[in-house]
Amino acid sequence: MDKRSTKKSLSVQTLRRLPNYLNYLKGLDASKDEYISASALAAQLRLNEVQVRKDLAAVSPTKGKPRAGFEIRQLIIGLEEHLGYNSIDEAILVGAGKLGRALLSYEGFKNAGLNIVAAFDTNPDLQNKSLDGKFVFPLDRLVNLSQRMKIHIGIITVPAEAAQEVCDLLVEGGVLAIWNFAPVVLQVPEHVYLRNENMAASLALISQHLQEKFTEEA
Amino acid sequence: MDKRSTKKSLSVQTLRRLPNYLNYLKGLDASKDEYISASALAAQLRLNEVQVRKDLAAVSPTKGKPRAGFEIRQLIIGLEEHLGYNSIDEAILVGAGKLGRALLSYEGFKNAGLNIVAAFDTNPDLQNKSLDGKFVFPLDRLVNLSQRMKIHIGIITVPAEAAQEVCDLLVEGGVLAIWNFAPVVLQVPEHVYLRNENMAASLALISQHLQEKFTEEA
DNA sequence: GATCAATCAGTACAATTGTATCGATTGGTC
DNA sequence: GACCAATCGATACAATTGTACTGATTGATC
Repeated sequence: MDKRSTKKSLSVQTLRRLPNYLNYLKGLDASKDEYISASALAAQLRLNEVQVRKDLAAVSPTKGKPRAGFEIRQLIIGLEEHLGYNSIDEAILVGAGKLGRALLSYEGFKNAGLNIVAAFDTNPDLQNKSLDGKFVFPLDRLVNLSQRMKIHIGIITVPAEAAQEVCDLLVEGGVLAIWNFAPVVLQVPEHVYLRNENMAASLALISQHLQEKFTEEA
Repeated sequence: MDKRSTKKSLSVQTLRRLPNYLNYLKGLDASKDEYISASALAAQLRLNEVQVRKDLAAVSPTKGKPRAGFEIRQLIIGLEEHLGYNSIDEAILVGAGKLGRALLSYEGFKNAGLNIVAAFDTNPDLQNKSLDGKFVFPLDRLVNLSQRMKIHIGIITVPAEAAQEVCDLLVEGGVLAIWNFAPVVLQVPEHVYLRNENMAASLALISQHLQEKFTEEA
């Protein structure tokens, strides 16, 4: 099979692990080791060894060498390819509040193929100047600019009340995916991919874990 | 083997969905309807109907009435209980940068049972004054304060380079769970629960979806 | 170059999760 | 009061995911 354009659709769970592999591998001293074993990776990331090996086998363009492991550089290439980090996606962000600004300057995105090209906000004090390196436009420019720049991703970091309205604007602006940080359920057309970043869900997992721990001890 | 196989432990996936139910239900006009059907909820949240019914059956203190649905108020009570929103957990946050500040003022936490009682930062300009309602201490006070206040949760919002160091301090301070927003793999002792908030993972899912869409059309 | 240890690769299996289907229950309507 | 439609509850089934095991391959060591 063609290895470059094969979009072997990986499972969602696998895909969630890939950024961690990539992250860790990039953090290694490149001059130190040329190979890394699935076992070592699993130990470092606290994952099941076989699982890691399967994941690596799925994304690595080259096979792993017994006794040595996988070639780190090839792994990185494979990971980035499967993660779509090569084809940079351009995004616009709506809501230059604290969370919005945090995302605008979030380190992780630089390497992840996401390029936030502009921000939007209703607050006149923030408009028409740069914030964290991104220019902030008034909201009424959104649809026009988005269409002209052929933006694919819209990021929503506005308060819950305004989220649906912003969402509609983004859809009108022609985005294909919406990354929603507001704690509301948004309604989008069928063809638009909606991804909710739900802090509360993570918090729930932590919370349950602590509760279980306490009831356990009691 | 499985040490936390307790009574009513819901699956991780279920637990992830619960905040969404709660969120939606709270957003409803309480005076409008007293009951809601699993079908209606499923349609609104774009989930499978049976799945929603199962989830609701698991968390609702009362049974659902055929033809009517589940009693909304009871559902909310049940959800909050399972999510641990009643037993408020106290947390400290390290790293009062943009992301840290975003979390300090995040609306959602108020209702989610998480109380961030203090923040820490190495930057002297931020220290010893309030930021978004939370007092910012120098980092060297962390261990002492954490121990004395018996804090359970530590939130890390520092740059990647400093994350492990902060993590160690939190562990020394006796926290039981760490919520890590830095894009690195942290090493923690066995008894500490580590939860990584991985923005890049979500991004990967969006990215893949877009890529699939494009290759599909081509 | 023979042996050994570490690692990869493939298969089989178990657990979890999501989906479909069927009967049971209830409130509204005539 | 009998019927109908909507919904719940339970069971069974399919798909996915995680784990265990066995054999094959390779590099290092002597």
